[in-house]
Order: sequence, then structure tokens, then C-alpha cells
Amino acid sequence: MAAPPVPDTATRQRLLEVAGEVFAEQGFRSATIRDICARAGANVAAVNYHFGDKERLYLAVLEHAHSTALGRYPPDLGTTGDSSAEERLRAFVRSFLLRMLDEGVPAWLGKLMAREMIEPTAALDGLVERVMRPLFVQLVGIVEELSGAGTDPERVRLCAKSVVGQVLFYRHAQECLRRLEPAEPRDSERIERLADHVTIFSLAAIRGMSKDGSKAPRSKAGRQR
Amino acid sequence: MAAPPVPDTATRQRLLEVAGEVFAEQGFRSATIRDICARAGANVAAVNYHFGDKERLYLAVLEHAHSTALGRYPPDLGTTGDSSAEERLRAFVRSFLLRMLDEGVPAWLGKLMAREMIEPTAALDGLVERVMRPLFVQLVGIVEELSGAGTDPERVRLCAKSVVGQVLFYRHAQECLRRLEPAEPRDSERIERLADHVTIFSLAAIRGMSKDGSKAPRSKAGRQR
DNA sequence: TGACAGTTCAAACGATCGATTGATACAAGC
DNA sequence: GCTTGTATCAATCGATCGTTTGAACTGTCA
Repeated sequence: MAAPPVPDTATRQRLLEVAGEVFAEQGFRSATIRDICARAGANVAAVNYHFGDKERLYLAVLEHAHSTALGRYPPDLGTTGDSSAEERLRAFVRSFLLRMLDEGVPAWLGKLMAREMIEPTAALDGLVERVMRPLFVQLVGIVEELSGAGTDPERVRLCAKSVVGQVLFYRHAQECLRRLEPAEPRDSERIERLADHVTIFSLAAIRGMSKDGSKAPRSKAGRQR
Repeated sequence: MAAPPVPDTATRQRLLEVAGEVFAEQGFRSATIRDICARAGANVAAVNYHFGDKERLYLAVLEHAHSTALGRYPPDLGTTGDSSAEERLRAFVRSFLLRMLDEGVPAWLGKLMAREMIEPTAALDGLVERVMRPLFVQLVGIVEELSGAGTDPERVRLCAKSVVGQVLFYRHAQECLRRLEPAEPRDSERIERLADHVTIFSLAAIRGMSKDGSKAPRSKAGRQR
């Protein structure tokens, strides 16, 4: 009886893509429907017609972007069922970097995710459960295998966070790095170099920590005040 | 001859502190002068009277917050002139974490910095040159000493970025972590644990990488499409 | 052709924003 | 007492925001 909820897709699709750019550039609150519609060549009323309101447009953008990015760069990209943990770690790091930094993922996904992490909207809860938690669990599995059986689960999770932190740094600190180190090579080549470094650095750390229990540089310093 | 440019400081000081909270919560553009003035118990015209306009209030907030934070938690906190590189690394990591996460630095400094990195305003250029670059140079010096003389300077810088990335992760991903791992201990104790992990992890990585040249897990995988 | 659902449009609504204005209160200097 | 400079206030301006409205246009099926 009811008509299909999403019949026409021409204007709707343009809005979805343009809105991604604009939300990534300006943030949810500062982005204006007028700007989005103008860039999409649509009327101001188009957003309210196709998505109901501004917030539901934003949710649709996040959904659309993530299914695109995870389809293009899956976290086990290039590995097979019997790949070693080292290979799977590198694939995880590399695909993660690609999703965050590569142009054409769409290009604004990384920026949009960074925004959502710093300035959460109601969409973050769903994002954590549907996207981030599965990815993190997968990474914890890899690190666990690298650490050897019997390693303290808390330390495994800390190491996994160290890996994620290194990757996210190149997204979150992008504008700072652009000012700190103006000359950087082409993007695709740079991403491969970063993936190499993060993988080697993390492997050396995990192996080194597994060898000797957990020797700290004795925090005799600090703790004052 | 001219009167001192900042004679009274009662309202001005309250505005400075309240504005920090509000800018950290809402971001520069979404924060409103009305909200700031209301929380500070001042009239809407107070900001324009004391600071000229909204943007110069924002600059004053950043300036004020950083001089406070670096004074409270200097990057060589707890070390002396003849401390080892390991001790200086731990002091750097720990004070960095404290500046980003500790309540009462002021508490909103970390959030404000995270925002400025993701959504840069005109203030970021000055921030990079006056705050971030000196800190990064200092860290590079520590990592260089740990890596041993003759290490590729590019790799030293990459390792320094890996350290910074791990620390910033706990600030930038705070809202995600709160959803991923709801139960977390008291803040001050947690910061010490994080400082321990980041230091140990990074030391193991730097030492492990220095031992064997730079063996990657052979990126035979990936690279397709 | 005519009816109808889907889509687009110009125009307007009420709300809220940053900034300005002119009046006022207060204290110090002469 | 009078002037001067600092500080605060209520009131208001013009601009811009998200959203709504009702008419116009499109294609399809009877």
C-alpha cells in the first residue's frame, strides 16, 4: 500500500555525497543545509524532503560512508585464512591507514570520523558498536597471538590501543604535521611507508615486552605534587 | 601616559575561564557569546568590551590555557640534568598525558587542543610554532639518544610520532573508549598506568628496531587495487 | 485526456546569532 | 562640584539559521 520509501535517487545521492564533504569540512552544527543544497544543485527544501531533517541526513551520511570504506579497504585486505599474525597485523594497519587517509574512500570519511570522535553526536554510540568494536576485537586477537598465550589480557588491550593510536595520529594531527613537516611525498607512497613503520614499531614493541615480563624504567621520578 | 590596557580583571578573568569550558564543549563556531556571558554572570556586551570580539577571546583563552598547563606539568617534570634518556622519555610521556587528561589543568585544555587539531582556526599556526614544535624537537632528541648514534633521522622522527600518537589517542578517542570499556579506574591512577605502558611499549619498540636493521613483515600481501 | 504520486521550487516563518548602541553607576583626580 | 575613564547594563540591529508551506512541474497509468 505504501510507496517505496526511497524511490528516486538522483538528488538524494548527490545530497549524500556533498553533505559528507560539507559535514567533514565544517562539522555538524556549523554546516548549513543551504550550503549543502547549493553545492548539490538542489533546493533548500530538498534535505527535508529526502531525509526529514538535518540530523537524519547526517546519520545517512555516516552509514553510507562506512559501508563504502569498509567495502573498499577491508581490515584483512590481502590476507588469506592461513596468513601469519605478522601479515594480518600489517594488513590491519595498512587498511586502517587507507580508510583514514586515502583520497576517494570517499576522501572526507577520515575527517568526518575524526570530528565524530572529538565532538560526538548521537550517532557515535551506533558507530562504536557496529564498526569500532568489531575492528578492535579483531586487532586484539592479532596482538594476542603475537604476544603468545598466557599474556595478561589487559596488556594485550593496551598494546592494541597503542597500534590504533599510532594510526589515528596521522589523521588527527594531519593539520599539525602539515605545519611541522611541510614537505611530504605523494600520498599513496607515504601511506605505505607509514604502514611499514607502524607495523615494525609495534611488532618490535610487542615482542620486546613479551620477552621480559614488564620492566618499567622505575617511575622513581615524577609523582611529586 | 595611557592607562594600563587591562585594568580590571574580575569579569575578564571569569570570562576567560568560562569561555575555555564552553569552547571546549561546543567548539569555536557553535559556542555562543550569550552562553559564555550567562555562565560568567556577565552581560552579553562584556566579551566585546574586554576582548574586542569572539575570535580574540578565543585566542586569549588558548594563550592563557597553555601557559597554565606547561607551567603546571613541564615536559621534563621530575628529571634532572643527568637523568637517563629512559627517565626523560617517561617524564615526557607522563607530563604529556597529564596535560591532556588531568582535571584541573584547566580540565578543558585537552579537549580544546583536540578540537583545534581537528578543526583548525587561525590560532593553530602560532600554536604549532610556539608549543608543539619545541615539544616535538625535545622528544626527537630523547628518541635519538635511545636509538643510538647514526640512526636514520627519518626513523627517529617516525618513532617520536609513534610516541605522540599513543598519548594523543587517550585524549582523542576518549569518548569512544568510554563506550568500549565502560569500567575504568580513578583518573590519576589510570594516567600513571597509561604512562607506564606507553613508555615500556615505546622503549621496547625503539630498542627492538635498533637491534635489527628494519625488517618488515614483507609487504607481499596487499598492494592490489 | 485526466487523475495522481513523486519531486522541485521560490518564498516565507520564527528563532538565534554576533555585534552595537546609549544610558548608567562608580571611583579617582583636579 | 566637575570631569574623566572604566565597567556594566538593557535594548536592539542586521544577518543567517532550520524548517515549513503551497504552488508548479514531472512522469505514469487508466
